Amino acid sequence: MDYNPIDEQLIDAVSQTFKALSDPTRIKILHLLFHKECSVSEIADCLKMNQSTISHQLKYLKQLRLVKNRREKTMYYYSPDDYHVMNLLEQTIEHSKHTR
Amino acid sequence: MDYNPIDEQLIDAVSQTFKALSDPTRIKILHLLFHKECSVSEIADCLKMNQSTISHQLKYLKQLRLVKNRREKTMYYYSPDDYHVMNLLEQTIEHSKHTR
DNA sequence: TTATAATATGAACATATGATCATATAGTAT
DNA sequence: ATACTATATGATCATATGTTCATATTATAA
Repeated sequence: MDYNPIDEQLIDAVSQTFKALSDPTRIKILHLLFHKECSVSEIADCLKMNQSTISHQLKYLKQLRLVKNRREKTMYYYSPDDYHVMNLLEQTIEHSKHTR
Repeated sequence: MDYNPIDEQLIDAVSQTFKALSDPTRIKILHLLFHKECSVSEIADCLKMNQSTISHQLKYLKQLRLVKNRREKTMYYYSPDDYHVMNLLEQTIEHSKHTR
């Protein structure tokens, strides 16, 4: 396999994906959603963080299409929407567990 | 598989790894080293960036043990030092290629 | 020793980022 | 219509981040 001077757009896409996974709060949210669809307040309760903080991060994740939501009455239920990225995250979590 | 309220240290380790891969310059450096061991000035030339910028980022990567170096005369040759992280990167690059 | 080459480092700066506060929005129930 | 509940949003602020400039360091060659 040879070195391929890499496309700038490709680099940006890759870095964007990793950046999404580089923040502790976003990791916690995604990891939680990996196990269970949750409303915003459920996430906030579970992680013991502000509703606003969670909401901002969910918006960020939704813009990148890493999560999706559905409405039920006044609640929004969020769940993962990118299989590959969730795989990347869970794979890395498992690896880190066994590395330390 | 149940939800496991996740260890804070583990989260930090995971986010640290992803953060390392979230910067375009670091991605370019690692991807280049994946194909070929390089000196600092070779990297700078190849990426058309300042020697100082490259040096700073190499220091960052070395602290995380993602790269290692060896000296030859006045030159330092860098190469990857973390198989798992390089795998993560190349896997994601390939995936992004086929996704867009 | 002196000059040169390659790399490392520290300070400074502009920009990006994440959390918080206050408030807006929208749906539901009374 | 009014009150209530859940969520979204905008502004602000402190901190983190990446690059650049200037300079230091270290080894080599003359």
